[in-house]
Amino acid sequence: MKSYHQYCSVARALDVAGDRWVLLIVRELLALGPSRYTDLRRGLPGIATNLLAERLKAMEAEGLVERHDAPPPVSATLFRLTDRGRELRGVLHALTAWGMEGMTPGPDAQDAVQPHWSALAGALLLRGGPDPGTEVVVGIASEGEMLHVVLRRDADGNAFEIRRGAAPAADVTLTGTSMLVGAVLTGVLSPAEAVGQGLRIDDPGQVLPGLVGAPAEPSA
Amino acid sequence: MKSYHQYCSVARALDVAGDRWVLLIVRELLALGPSRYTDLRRGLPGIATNLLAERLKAMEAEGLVERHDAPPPVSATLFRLTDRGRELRGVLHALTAWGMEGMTPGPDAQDAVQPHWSALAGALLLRGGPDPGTEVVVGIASEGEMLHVVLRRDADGNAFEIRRGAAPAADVTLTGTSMLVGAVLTGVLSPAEAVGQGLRIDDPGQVLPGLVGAPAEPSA
DNA sequence: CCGCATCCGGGGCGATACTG
DNA sequence: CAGTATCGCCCCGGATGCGG
Repeated sequence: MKSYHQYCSVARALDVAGDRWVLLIVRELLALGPSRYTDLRRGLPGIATNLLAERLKAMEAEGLVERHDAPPPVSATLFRLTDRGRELRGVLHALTAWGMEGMTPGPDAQDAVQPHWSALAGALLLRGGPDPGTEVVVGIASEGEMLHVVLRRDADGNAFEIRRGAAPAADVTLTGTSMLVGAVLTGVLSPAEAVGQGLRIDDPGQVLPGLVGAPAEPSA
Repeated sequence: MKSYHQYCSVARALDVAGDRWVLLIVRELLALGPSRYTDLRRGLPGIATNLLAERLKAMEAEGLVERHDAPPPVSATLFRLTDRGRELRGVLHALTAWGMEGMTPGPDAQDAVQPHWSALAGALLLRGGPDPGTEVVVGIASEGEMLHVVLRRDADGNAFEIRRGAAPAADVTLTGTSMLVGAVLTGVLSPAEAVGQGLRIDDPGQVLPGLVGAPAEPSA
């Protein structure tokens, strides 16, 4: 799209990241890390293939993403966020929080549903988090798909990685609709409420309450 | 624009607020409060008049803005943010922070420059803030225009109001280009550096350092 | 004047088909 | 697997008109 031609921080940001699909491409790369073109298409249902190619080129020119070849034996081109692109996490965080309001009615008939979107929302909005120095793995089985989220304590907040596939060793496993998984991870529903609505929680170590509860801050 | 049809919090947010101009309209209303159609046009150079009308209608339907008649004697329709619209402040904050990176080169030849954009960026990114219970008024004379920012301590962070026109009683006055005003308010430049580059600061009470410096937090 | 509605040209977007 | 090519359509941008 065209520039707004306004010397304003918001307008400049939107000049770069305001085009259609761009922030959703960032969402995919932020959630799943370096991804192949085809994987991006999977996570962006509805995008036209020429648009994805064009956006990736534009984002590369803007310094948001970079392409590099995957190490052998799997020869493939991967797209990953640059540091500058990863700094859009704050924007994604704010959009995620604001958009949660409209999620409670559940998906429309036309809506695509992919669990890693809920996982990302959960990772970004998590009220608590793992204890410093430790790692928590959340397994998710949803929409006939499996993935796992590795949560870690970082210098500024929580770091996370979301991977497709089953977790080698999950501390807690959530089984149910993407809507329920998202609701409990983002704190919209308490674990008990979510279970009441059909979510299955396998949490032998009782780590989930510490993740979705209020952070244990010493102040106040 | 069309919906993404993805059951994802980010996509849902962009379905509502992702259309071109929408977040800039929110910027205007967040910065200057309830505004008339014509005032919005002033703050949104480049927008087509039919688009502004259409967007306002759509945003009203989405519950972001509401229209109401100004009290007599000045008969005019005012547009203002709803609570839901005002909650987009977090998104604007994140976009402002991210977009600051591209501001240092200064405005292009084609760029419109309006000081209240810098004032908003400053109000959102202010590192410090007024002491609790007090109010600070920052006068700004920039681009041949005058405005003032009233800063107040709020429950969660800083509250602010930006008004066009000179301040009745400014605690500190900044005179210079919008770029320099913005840079010092957002912490990109220290007051001393900004003065070195041509900004004039009238600050008899020495309140500016407390505004743009690190907040006086008891921790650490 | 203020708050739009209408008309028109160009281009970005969305879908499909096709290729190295 | 990773795109390019092509083609409508509709949205955006700019100008103008017009009622209150």
